[in-house]
Amino acid sequence: MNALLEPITAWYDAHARDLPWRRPGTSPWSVMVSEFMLQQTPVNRVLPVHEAWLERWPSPADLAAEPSGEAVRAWGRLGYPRRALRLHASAVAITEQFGGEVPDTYDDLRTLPGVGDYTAAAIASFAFGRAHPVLDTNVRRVLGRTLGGVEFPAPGVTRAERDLAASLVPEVDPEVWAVAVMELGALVCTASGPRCDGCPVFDECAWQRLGKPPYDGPARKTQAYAGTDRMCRGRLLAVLRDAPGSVPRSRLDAAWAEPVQRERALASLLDDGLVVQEGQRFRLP
DNA sequence: AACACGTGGTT
DNA sequence: TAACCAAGTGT
Repeated sequence: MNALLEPITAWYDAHARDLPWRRPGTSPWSVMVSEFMLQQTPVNRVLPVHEAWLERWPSPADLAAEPSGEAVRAWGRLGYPRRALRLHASAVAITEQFGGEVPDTYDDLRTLPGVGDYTAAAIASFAFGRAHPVLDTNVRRVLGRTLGGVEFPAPGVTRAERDLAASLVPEVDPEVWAVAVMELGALVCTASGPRCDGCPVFDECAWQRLGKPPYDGPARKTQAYAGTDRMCRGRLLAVLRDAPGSVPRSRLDAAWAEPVQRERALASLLDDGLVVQEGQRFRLP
């Protein structure tokens, strides 16, 4: 029995954001595209790209018919462009192996590139109403606080945490619970500055009852960016995204001064399939 | 299990 | 300003 279910779903009914991929009649493909884009990228930056993407490629087959480089270009500055490559590869797999329809089971979804545990559960739940624990960073934080009494969950999902999340999934309208608890984490039970005043489960929250003790687990590592290979890759790829065709090596040289790191980054981009070399020129795949 | 992987807004 | 944070996945 889940004491959080009623208050959180009631709160969701009153406060949910109107997002395109949540509207009635939205296609599973629209949900899938949103889930790929939302992997580590905030909603506000996803919104315009998602809209343009669905307009250009209304179905998986539409995307699959184009070179993967077009997906990388359309991905723009959402970050982690390998996701664009994987979304394109998933569209190809859906077209070739699933008759052009986004698979409607967790196990089939899980076979697609770029679809991990969270994304498979999310698509199965949001697009098809299936019952799965949808355990993203928001849900982990909400459950960690309300039921665990800690400000932040430990790095890495434990078996116990997964079992707990599974035990909370209701038989009726499981997808509403999934989206509601996620939304609460996104809007109220936020990582910093949680709005506990407006929380529908204030009285059920263990962390609140304990006086909101600060996180005391293992250090959560922060990611450096300036000067890293990731930044270098981003600069190189931006040159190719903004060029209509291929570019000479000199254009890449101009984008990053340090030659050893530049060559290492370019090699990794080639290795990832994000960049293709033809002769002495470079382009998107 | 730890690490690599983009980008930009907020504090 | 540097750090933190954002609906993770693959190796």
